[in-house]
Amino acid sequence: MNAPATPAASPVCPHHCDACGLRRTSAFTAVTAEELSFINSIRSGSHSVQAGGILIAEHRPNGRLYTLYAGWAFRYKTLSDGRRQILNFLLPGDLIGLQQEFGDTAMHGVDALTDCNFCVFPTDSLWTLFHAHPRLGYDMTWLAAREEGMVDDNLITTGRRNALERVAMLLMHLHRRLVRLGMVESDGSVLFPINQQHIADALGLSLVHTNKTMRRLSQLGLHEITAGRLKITNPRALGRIAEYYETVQRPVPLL
Amino acid sequence: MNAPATPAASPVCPHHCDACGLRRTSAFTAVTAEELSFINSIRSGSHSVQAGGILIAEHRPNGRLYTLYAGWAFRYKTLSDGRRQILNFLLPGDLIGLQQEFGDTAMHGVDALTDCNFCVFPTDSLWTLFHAHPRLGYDMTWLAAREEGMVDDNLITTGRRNALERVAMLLMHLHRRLVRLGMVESDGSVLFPINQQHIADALGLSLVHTNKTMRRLSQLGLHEITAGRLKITNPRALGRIAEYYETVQRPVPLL
DNA sequence: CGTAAACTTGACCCTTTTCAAAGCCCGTGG
DNA sequence: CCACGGGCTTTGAAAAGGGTCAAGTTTACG
Repeated sequence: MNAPATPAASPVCPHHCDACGLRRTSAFTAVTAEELSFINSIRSGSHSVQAGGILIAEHRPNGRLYTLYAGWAFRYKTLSDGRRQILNFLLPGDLIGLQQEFGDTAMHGVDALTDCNFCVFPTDSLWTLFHAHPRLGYDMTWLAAREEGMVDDNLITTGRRNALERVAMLLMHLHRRLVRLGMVESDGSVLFPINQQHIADALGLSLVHTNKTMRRLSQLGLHEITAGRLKITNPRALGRIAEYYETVQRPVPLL
Repeated sequence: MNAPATPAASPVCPHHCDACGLRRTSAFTAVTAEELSFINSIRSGSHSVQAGGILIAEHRPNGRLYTLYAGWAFRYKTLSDGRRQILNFLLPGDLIGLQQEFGDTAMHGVDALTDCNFCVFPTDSLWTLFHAHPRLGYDMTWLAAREEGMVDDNLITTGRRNALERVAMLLMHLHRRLVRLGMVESDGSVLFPINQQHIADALGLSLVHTNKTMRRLSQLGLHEITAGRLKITNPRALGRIAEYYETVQRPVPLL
């Protein structure tokens, strides 16, 4: 009973993309057999990182491209005195490393929150991809734009929402993403492997204030977090506080 | 004397991209003659917006793609009670509307700060572009990733920097971008058509506190803003406060 | 069963917000 | 030429939201 609610049946990406557990999900756009075999051909392997480990070190440019196959990770930047800002959380299917590839601006770290498995694509594969399969190239741009959209959302959250609204927003947002991936139990609860420090760092709050705010929210009966699982008890109220709007859940490209 | 320091000689984009004033700048990557004529062929025209006018209304999906040819604009989101967050400022050469094209997440508005002129590309032109010129498709992804990088930077600024650091960061960042575009006078001053409310909205601060902070900075002799022009009087000190790092100024793609 | 990590709580302080009101710069119109 | 009005900048004072410090308390786990 209580089967692990992961989109990917196995925690490690299979040898051939034909057997990709993620793609079976309805969350991702369909690809042709030819596209799939092309993707398989440029994939250079898979890579695992333990919970707490780092996939990409901050400030250290990294030429590879990854797709998160299983697990949770996050992207972040830090200031010299240790202040950390989490830019966004990464869930299965997310593409990682486009920024690095292009170097110019942001340089960020990526750490694993749980044991993670990544599909690895070598540096120059992107280039090949654009030439061989324009449609997939289009998808890459889509993914980049989509991730920017998430950061945009985060920015208005940290910039203009108060603590209560921020936490509400984060909970709603993560919950919705997990549901989209089917990573939800029948009771509506989802795995929630992040601690209050992560939440604080994602929302631009202090640890203490994050704690007090979450306490408030849970005592109002809006959510509960137990044993590493999050359950949103009153989505309407939480959504109202966060000013969170459901958006249509279109399938998303997967590399 | 005192010729307008714009990368584009004319404030309106010419009829044929051959004559594009932006491209003459060293700030942008070179394209082949064939690529240029292709870009010209998909461009559906140009569009002007007066200072203060809106190019894209928030929440209203818009299928077109624009390149800002001349002027300043900004991207923003608002909450229902009017709180506004500026996501980033747009300068000549910036591509606008990728997000909209893909719909999923962010929906933001774009307003003109000065009189602006945009090159317009119809909805489906992106698709054509990826097929006809994979290299340009690659460039689009680059641009998307680069813009995300800017939002990332903004996010750590609003999330983790204090008021003084935030303002310092914004000034350094905008100044650097303008220098890159050659939009700088010999005395090092740049056009600065934004008011303190814009700065407050970009940094997640209140108007009053923004004012007091900028006052402090200018009284320390780090910068001065007069007659709509910004001059950074002490870049070292300002950069140190902001923890701002110069990055290499690679040429950037231009659509 | 013991230790470390993560979560809670209370008290106090400080950065930032809010409110309120002047002052300034400029274009318009009498 | 000067009064008037509107947008933007400045200032002061008071209030508040959130940060920091310093313990506790629980939970996870070896």
